Amino acid sequence: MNIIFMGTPDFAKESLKRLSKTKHTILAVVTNPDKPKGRGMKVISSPVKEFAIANNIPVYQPTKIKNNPEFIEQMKRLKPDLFCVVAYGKILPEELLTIPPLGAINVHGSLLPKYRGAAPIQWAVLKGDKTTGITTMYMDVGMDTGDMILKEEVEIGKNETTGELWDKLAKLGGKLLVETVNLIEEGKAPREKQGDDYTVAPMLSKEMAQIHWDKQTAREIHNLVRGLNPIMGAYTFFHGKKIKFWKVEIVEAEKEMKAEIKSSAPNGTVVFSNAKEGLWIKTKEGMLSVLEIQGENAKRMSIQEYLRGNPIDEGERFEPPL
RNA sequence: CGCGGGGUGGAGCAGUUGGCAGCUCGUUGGGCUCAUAACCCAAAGGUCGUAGGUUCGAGUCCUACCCCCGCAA
Repeated sequence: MNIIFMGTPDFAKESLKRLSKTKHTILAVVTNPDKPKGRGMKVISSPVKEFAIANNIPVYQPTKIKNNPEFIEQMKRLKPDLFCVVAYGKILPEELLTIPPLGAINVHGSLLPKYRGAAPIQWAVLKGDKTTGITTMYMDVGMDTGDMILKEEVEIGKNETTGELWDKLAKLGGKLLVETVNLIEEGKAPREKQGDDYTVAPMLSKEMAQIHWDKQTAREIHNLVRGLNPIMGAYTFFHGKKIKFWKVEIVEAEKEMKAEIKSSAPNGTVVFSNAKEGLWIKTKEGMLSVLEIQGENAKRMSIQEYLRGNPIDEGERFEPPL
């Protein structure tokens, strides 16, 4: 089949890579425009574009796809049988969805109808879910509301981070996409409606990355930290400076005895701190041991390294949001 | 010209108004111990990013350059 692939980040690259190894032909790749980014505002191409160029696939990078007759015309001229869309970053208007006779399909990083939207993987970890998965679907004009084709479930490890799950799902997504495309070609693809029982996974805001010592439990903070790793990191304030936690661990109940908890101490108080055994912090419920930390304008480092140069005393306190 | 931080023994940091280069950890040797990543004693290890300037004297002040990092996307 002749396919046009649309996608942008490394998550999409896995699917493109997988698809490019099949008998199907990738007529072109559509990806977001190069943007100046990073330190010094260097112009960077998307991972999908890099892959396409390395494999001699024509690349299109429209700034907008809605009300863009020129782009629509280009797509029509390619005469695709099918669109494969994976984390493209733009919503396809109907005029585009109707171009390929077989329609447009999408790879989504959750078990729909759970977690429709931009950040399904992150939310699965943030919520502390034990499983999630990949769903392929026929696209319609809504946000991840199309009829489902294939699904596969994966487990989320207890300490798994979004980054780790991301990689896992990217690979699985590629596999399911190929299976889906093959089924469609054979005319055997199932089509199942999504129920009304859906949830949404909106884009992550900077605000939610802050730790609320006053009202979050050790488990909730642990989910927050791994859910935001490596995207933005959960942060808190210490002596007025922003500090990010990249890896934390819930202290087992038996070990809690070791640090005599003063019940009167407010949540966020350091109950235990030394460069060998780490940093323990009291939360609303349970204690948290910090394993990887990042100070302002510094790089990530282990708690041991950090404490050597930036001593923290027991009894000091991480500040809750104002 | 997006904003900001920084280059000091192997690691993480301090270094005050310019005046002998320090701390914690690690490393090496020795001791203690049933034992240990614990404890005690000792030692090694630095052209303070590079080049130039000011000065009796520069890690510290000035200039240029190199490199690294954080935010933001």
